[in-house]
Amino acid sequence: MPYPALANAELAVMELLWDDEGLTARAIRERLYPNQTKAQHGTVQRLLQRLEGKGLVERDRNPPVHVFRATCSRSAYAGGQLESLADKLTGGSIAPLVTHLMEQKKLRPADIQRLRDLLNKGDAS
Amino acid sequence: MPYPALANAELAVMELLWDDEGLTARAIRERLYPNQTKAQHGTVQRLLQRLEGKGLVERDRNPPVHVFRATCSRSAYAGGQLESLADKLTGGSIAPLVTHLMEQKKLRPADIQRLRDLLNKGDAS
DNA sequence: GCAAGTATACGACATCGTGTCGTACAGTGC
DNA sequence: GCACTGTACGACACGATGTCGTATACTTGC
Repeated sequence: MPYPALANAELAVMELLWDDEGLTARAIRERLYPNQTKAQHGTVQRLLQRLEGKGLVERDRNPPVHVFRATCSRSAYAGGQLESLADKLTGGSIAPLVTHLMEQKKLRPADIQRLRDLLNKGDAS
Repeated sequence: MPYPALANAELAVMELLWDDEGLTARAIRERLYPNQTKAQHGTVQRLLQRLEGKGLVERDRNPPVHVFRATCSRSAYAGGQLESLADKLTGGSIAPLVTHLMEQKKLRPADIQRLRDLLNKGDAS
């Protein structure tokens, strides 16, 4: 399995690391808990530790204050989650997942256009 | 939010109900636990009860032995899950989810073809 | 070198969802 | 009425998660 599913707090940390490459735990805490209650430093450390254990975050231990980075891009993670979903529900096929949204007109026109471009580009290659 | 995420055992029940419309608890137990230990009847009842609470299963209480049916098709559920995923990770857009798989050549050719047909059909409408 | 401050590591806890079982109650057929 | 089957649901163990507190390590300024 590619990447494990993430819960809310963990995802919030990943969002920060996807937007800003290389953050310290302090920087993450300040963004995540603007009203810093002092104790939450441990919370952030814990979250980072667990994310590291899941292989989604790596840290540079050389500087005295560790610097954290995501090991995969947001799109890589998102694609992995889509893959997991397809494996669980539709035998690994993507099309059935999109079909229903298409029929319900829940796909944005811009999204449809982007998908079409994507497929055509893949065809050419 | 459309449909809540389902865990393994719950999903296994839904799979049965998606394949066979209208099953009794007994029929589900026999398929789910072939080596019936007698106690597992309660387990299946519990699962069905919780699925009913989540709105994914409804039961006909008229016959003495209740008959259970899924309230949504597999593709409707799958589409809803895809939507949730997109909302959580990519601001509701589907294309970024597919992009990475496309670049990694993880999309099956048959899948690509089906997606293309789907998009063209949507275009015509 | 030492004190103070900051970081890190991690144990501990409450909470929640899940899977499981057992027991109590209701309905049916003989 | 009794036996049997089905239903309702309380209860438990387990794992993941979010949170905090504490102990230890490290850097900095003196």
